[in-house]
Amino acid sequence: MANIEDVARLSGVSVGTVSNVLNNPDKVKLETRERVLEIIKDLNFYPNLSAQNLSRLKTDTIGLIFPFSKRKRIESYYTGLLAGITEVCFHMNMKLMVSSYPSDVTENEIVFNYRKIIESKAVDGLIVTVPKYNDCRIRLLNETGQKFAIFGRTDLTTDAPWVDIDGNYGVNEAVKYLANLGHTRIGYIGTASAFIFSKDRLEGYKQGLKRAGLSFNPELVMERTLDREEIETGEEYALKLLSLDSPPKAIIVSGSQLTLGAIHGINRFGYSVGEDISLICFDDDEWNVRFNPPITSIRQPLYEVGKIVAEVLIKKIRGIDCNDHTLLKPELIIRESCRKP
Amino acid sequence: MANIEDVARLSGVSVGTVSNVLNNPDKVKLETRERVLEIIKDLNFYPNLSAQNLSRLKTDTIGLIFPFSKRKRIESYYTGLLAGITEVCFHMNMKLMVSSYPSDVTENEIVFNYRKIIESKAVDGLIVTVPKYNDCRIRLLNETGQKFAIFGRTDLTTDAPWVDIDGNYGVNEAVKYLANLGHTRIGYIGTASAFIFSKDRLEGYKQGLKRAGLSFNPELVMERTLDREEIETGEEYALKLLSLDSPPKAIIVSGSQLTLGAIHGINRFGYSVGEDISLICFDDDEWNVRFNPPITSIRQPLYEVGKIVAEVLIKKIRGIDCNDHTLLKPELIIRESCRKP
DNA sequence: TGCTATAATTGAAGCGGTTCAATTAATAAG
DNA sequence: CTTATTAATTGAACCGCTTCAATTATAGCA
Repeated sequence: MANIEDVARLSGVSVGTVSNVLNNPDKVKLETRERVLEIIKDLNFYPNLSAQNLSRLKTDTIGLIFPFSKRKRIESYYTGLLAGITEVCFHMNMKLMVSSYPSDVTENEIVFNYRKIIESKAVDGLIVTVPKYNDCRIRLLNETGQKFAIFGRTDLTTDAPWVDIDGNYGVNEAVKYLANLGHTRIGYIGTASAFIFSKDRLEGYKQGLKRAGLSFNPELVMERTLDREEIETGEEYALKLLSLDSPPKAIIVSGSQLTLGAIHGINRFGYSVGEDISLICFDDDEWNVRFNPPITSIRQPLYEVGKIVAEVLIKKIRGIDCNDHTLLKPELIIRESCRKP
Repeated sequence: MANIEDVARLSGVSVGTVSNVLNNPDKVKLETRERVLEIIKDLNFYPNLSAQNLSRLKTDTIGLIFPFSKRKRIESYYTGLLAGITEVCFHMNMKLMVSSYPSDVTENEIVFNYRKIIESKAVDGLIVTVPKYNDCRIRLLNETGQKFAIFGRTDLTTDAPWVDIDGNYGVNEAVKYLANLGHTRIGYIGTASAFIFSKDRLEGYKQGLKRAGLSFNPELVMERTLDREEIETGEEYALKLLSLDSPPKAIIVSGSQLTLGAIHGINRFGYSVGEDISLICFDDDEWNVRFNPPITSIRQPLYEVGKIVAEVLIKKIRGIDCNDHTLLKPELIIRESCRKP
């Protein structure tokens, strides 16, 4: 409860000097500095953050905002992301403000939320995750001049740094692996096309086929829509794929919830994963390993993304030059959900 | 970038009036209020948070602090907790500051970290998770008078509200279930005894045995120590239990990482879960369902804990009376990892 | 010893709000 | 048309720090 004035009084100097002891130690004589530091220690004095923020016109805080999940837990990819972000914050002496909003809000409400945070100067910068096309958050951030960094890439022009996972490469690898096993009809269940990364992954699917000398067949591709549950969508799509005249013998599914649904669908169809149908999941949750059979999956380095995106944002805020764009490669982890057709 | 002075000037009133428009609208004439609100809207004015915090001497922020995980993702129980906390923060108009620190720090460093947050008035209150005996964080919080709420119970006297999960009840249920199946020798692999909740769960184990008319056998009980990896500990302990002269036919394991280890151990011993050995996991991660066989487990309502602990803390901060202590019942979810002995 | 150059310290003006006593405007009562 | 009463508004102090021009102390040099 001590403030800078108490420290000043007790050590017989002015508040300016106390402030200098803390922020420009070389500007104050060794002797006084030591005296002041002693008092500071005695009083357990730490500068009041609100006051510091106000006078410095910054908060040393970055923000992460995500929608509520209906599943009563934050989406699994945030666990890795958050671990990376908080770790960097610790080391770079930054604070992290986390906030969420209902997942069914309109764009206007999102913008309102963000604007409040921006205009009230609650944070020095924001991390934007998983941009959509013409993303309203990025438009707003651009317009207001707020500093930010993106996990993902955007179609909008911006000088904000980004970090992304090379989905194209990931799916490409998956297709290559399946093709090498001898698969010629490979289905693809993709994430919602509203997200930029969806196209990237789909592109990887197409390229993978091409490279493997296989033809692209639109009826083998399904894309999730945002208005429906992932699990039931996955189930329905898997069922649809298997009901085709010449059904795929392998399916790549983008996202672990969709995959769960797809597995249900496959089972309901009377097939079993790893036996009748080869399955690859884009995303490597803990359950992928535990499943029977363990699911071959594409692991995204989310912890690394978290670290880099936080670092790059903080450097941006501090005016430190750094690599603005990072594309990380996901890794195909081969388990037992695929076999020769 | 507009400040309250801009608003005042443009609407031809004093800053005091603008402030009242925002905070005591009934104190200003309808006509002026509307005029001012219009300007506020035009300028996209939101009061500067740092200034507001300073003059109000509060931050409308609560803090959650946790150790880094070595697993490159935050511990799974935080995903539920965080979902609940952020949701309540949203609805109660509070901010959440999340921070973490290396998991291998000393008590002194933890105290230093907390003290800085407390004394710098970075937050109005803190959430403390999973207290140990004579927990240094709680001692500090008590001593400084900082408001806080606990996920878990403590041995220290404090008037801080807490929310906890009734571990005693949970393990009790598990033992009852196993005893009903006909088990008489039930092993128990527990969490580190440094944590308060460990004793609670162990107590449940003992009570469960007693109620089922079974005798307590110390050689069937193992407790994790904090200096070792959970997975390898679980493996070793399971192996030890199975190597006893008269080994248990059922094991209850506290925590999902320990359980994973135990499963390895069981397999290495040549046994298989659900066949030769019945297994119950205290904690219901997603993988518990996907495992083969799906693991019977004790589900903790973490999302609810998060909601309540946040709510109770915020109410405490705001001086609103509420129920200070909440004990939630976990739920035994019966799957396929147990059978008759 | 006096003068200059440099080092150390001070004091006051911000930062952008809130709050409240003091003032002014509006309304009611006589 | 006063005067008393209440409503509306103002202006300045305050929150606790940073910053920087102005001042004072110290050291270096002739």
